[in-house]
Amino acid sequence: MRDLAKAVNLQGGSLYAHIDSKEELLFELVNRAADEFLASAEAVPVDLPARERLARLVRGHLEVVLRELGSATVFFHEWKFLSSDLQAKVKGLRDAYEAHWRRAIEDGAKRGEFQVEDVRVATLFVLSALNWTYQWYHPGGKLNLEALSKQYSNLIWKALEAR
Amino acid sequence: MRDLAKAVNLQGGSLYAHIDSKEELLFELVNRAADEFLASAEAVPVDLPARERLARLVRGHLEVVLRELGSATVFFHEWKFLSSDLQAKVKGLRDAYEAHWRRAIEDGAKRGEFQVEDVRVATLFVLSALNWTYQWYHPGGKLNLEALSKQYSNLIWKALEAR
DNA sequence: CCTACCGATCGGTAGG
DNA sequence: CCTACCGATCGGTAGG
Repeated sequence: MRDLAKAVNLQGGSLYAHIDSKEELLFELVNRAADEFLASAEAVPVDLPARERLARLVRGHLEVVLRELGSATVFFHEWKFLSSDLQAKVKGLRDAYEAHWRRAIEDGAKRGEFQVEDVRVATLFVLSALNWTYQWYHPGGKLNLEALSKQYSNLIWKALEAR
Repeated sequence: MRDLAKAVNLQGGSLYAHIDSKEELLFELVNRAADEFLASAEAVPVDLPARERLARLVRGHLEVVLRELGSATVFFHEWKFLSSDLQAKVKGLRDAYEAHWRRAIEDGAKRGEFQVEDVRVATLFVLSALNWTYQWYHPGGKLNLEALSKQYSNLIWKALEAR
């Protein structure tokens, strides 16, 4: 908390003129991150061909992760340390977000574009690959958002496609 | 450290009769985990067909993650807090491990079994999907190591295969 | 928003 | 391996 105070040019305790507790601050950050993921998925029209819909979800997800690498790291690592009722709120957003992905894959399967053994496992597989990006991505390298989204979309299309 | 001491029926400070520092203990755990991943990859023959080779890498990786969910979590989250020279040792093992995956995918591409735009990105994609498993897997559910390995291998085969 | 402080806990140690 | 302790740091607060 002292480091955070220093980062905004305040004395140690002065942060508490603005917030009630460390946990409130953590929740604010985590909740905001979860919200951005959800908003990016809600912006994707559901009547697109499944391939295009998935490509937009992929790009939205990676955009949030790459734009907020620091927040994403805190989000992924620290949400488990919230009290159980704050955790539940975050879980609600996360579940709503995952549902967008599950429905996109399900719809693709119904349309005959995709074919998967288990929609839940396929959804977890795809989201796992995307989430982990925060661990290895270095901004400013030659692999930008465009290039990464395109390659990941391709790999995911192939993994899910009906043959 | 007091919690750890209690867990092995010692008083707070008595742990230090066995270890030198908290960091040494963390390194021990992280290094061991990295070693187990590497050992599981080294056990896979390199002269198998690429598909089979990859399936064994997948199963080995998931076996380590599922068998040591707790250690895997600490490994993935906490290795960044080691001093830079201990970090470097862990990075060495991790790089050697990733090289096994990269070579397996490269060889598959050379044999014509696989076709990928960028081997590095494809390797990161696959390892990302596998690593994240520690976040959602619940032991004792209906999805056991066998079933998960099979489904993940299938998704990965499809993502990488030449068409 | 600062000064000055609180009790609790941290990693670790001396001496037995 | 325990007892008893160290200085540093933690999240947070009272009073201005």
